[in-house]
Amino acid sequence: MKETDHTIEAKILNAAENVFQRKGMDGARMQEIANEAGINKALLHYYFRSKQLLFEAVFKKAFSLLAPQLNKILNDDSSVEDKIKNFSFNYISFISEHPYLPNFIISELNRNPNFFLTIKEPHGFPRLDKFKKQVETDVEKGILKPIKAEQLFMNIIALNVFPFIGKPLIKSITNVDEETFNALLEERKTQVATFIIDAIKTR
Amino acid sequence: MKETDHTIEAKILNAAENVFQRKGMDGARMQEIANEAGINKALLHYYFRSKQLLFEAVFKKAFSLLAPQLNKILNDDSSVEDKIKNFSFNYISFISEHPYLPNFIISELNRNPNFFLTIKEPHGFPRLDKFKKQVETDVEKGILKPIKAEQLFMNIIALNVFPFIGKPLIKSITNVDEETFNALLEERKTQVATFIIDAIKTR
DNA sequence: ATTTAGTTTAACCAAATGGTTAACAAAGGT
DNA sequence: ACCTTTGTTAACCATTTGGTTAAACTAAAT
Repeated sequence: MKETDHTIEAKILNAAENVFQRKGMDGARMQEIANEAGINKALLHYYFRSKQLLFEAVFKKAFSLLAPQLNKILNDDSSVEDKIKNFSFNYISFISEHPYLPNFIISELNRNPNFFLTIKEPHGFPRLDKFKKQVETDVEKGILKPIKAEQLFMNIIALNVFPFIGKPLIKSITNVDEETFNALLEERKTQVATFIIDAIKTR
Repeated sequence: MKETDHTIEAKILNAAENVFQRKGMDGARMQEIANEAGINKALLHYYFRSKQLLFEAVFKKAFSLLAPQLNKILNDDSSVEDKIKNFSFNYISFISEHPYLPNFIISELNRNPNFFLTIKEPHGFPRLDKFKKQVETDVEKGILKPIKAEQLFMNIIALNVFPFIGKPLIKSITNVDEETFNALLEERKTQVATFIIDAIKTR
């Protein structure tokens, strides 16, 4: 993991990232973040006024890592089939490097759904429009079986994201160890796309 | 919602359920639970010794609602195809009545993966064995395309559970309102099964 | 009627927590 | 050199929080 910067602000942000993503907003302690950053607790408040603001900074940074991944599938120029293949492969690789990310985003979003409105404005927030038209066209052409873009999108995200979020549950039920589970994830990099395409393509 | 019982203990458990499932272990406050149960805070500790124990009671109760749903798909005698159809339909109906349940279980499991070991012992904890053999047999027979039972299981759970957990995210990106989102969920009761079956069945 | 056991409450407590303050150090401009 | 701004810290503070206590109430048993 290459630390982006060694300014104090970056050290704080990194430490906060770790703590918040492991413990969530409510479980995180400012003191723990300070310790992990190797600084005084008052300095946290000097750089980021409050826990809430520090949390928002972390959340926005996290989401700004995820957003481009989503945009890739939505606003690309490639075919639906290629999008599914690329997204599944890249996403699973990407998240394997940031395993806390999906659970963090989704948990905190459930804790406070309204908070999302704050973020929707600035950078390239993912929008479905283009993907939607593409799917509708392909369905009309008879390339794809009839399916709403929203449903297909939900399915793609679900199949790729859920294994990371549901990992403890799945590991328990399927009774596999860490190593085997990771092997399953590796396998999914290609299998998920095949699964989806088999489900939607006419022949 | 028919309250199961009006004994104090049940009132506490109900209140704790609401608060814990809304705010999580860390975000929940004993005082809030007491208020919601309409009793004194000390009484919480009289019935359940600590916050931790009260939480565990709530978690176990919640999981004991989910477990039979999972067992249905795992230990049933019906065909793989029927299992997928029944599970998808029933699960989405069931969760629509308990919308906080999946997020609660999964979030808390991620917060403390070890905790699950406590629960694994007692009642019918879901096991994959039977379903696994069934899938392997069907693959050998050529009824199903080659797929590991673990992967298929993950896919089924992902497609059914994720929309509830990822609701805030999905609603934002697809830009649909509450009503439309619920309509999509309703549609999924049958569409998810079709999607899966199209993906795995040979023809 | 009195004891006894279980139930319920108000008041209390120690620890933890987010946040502040005031003093001090470093750096930069003049 | 001197002063102003910015960065950093230890000590402190008010509030919140999970948990306790001791007393009061209730109802059944003796």
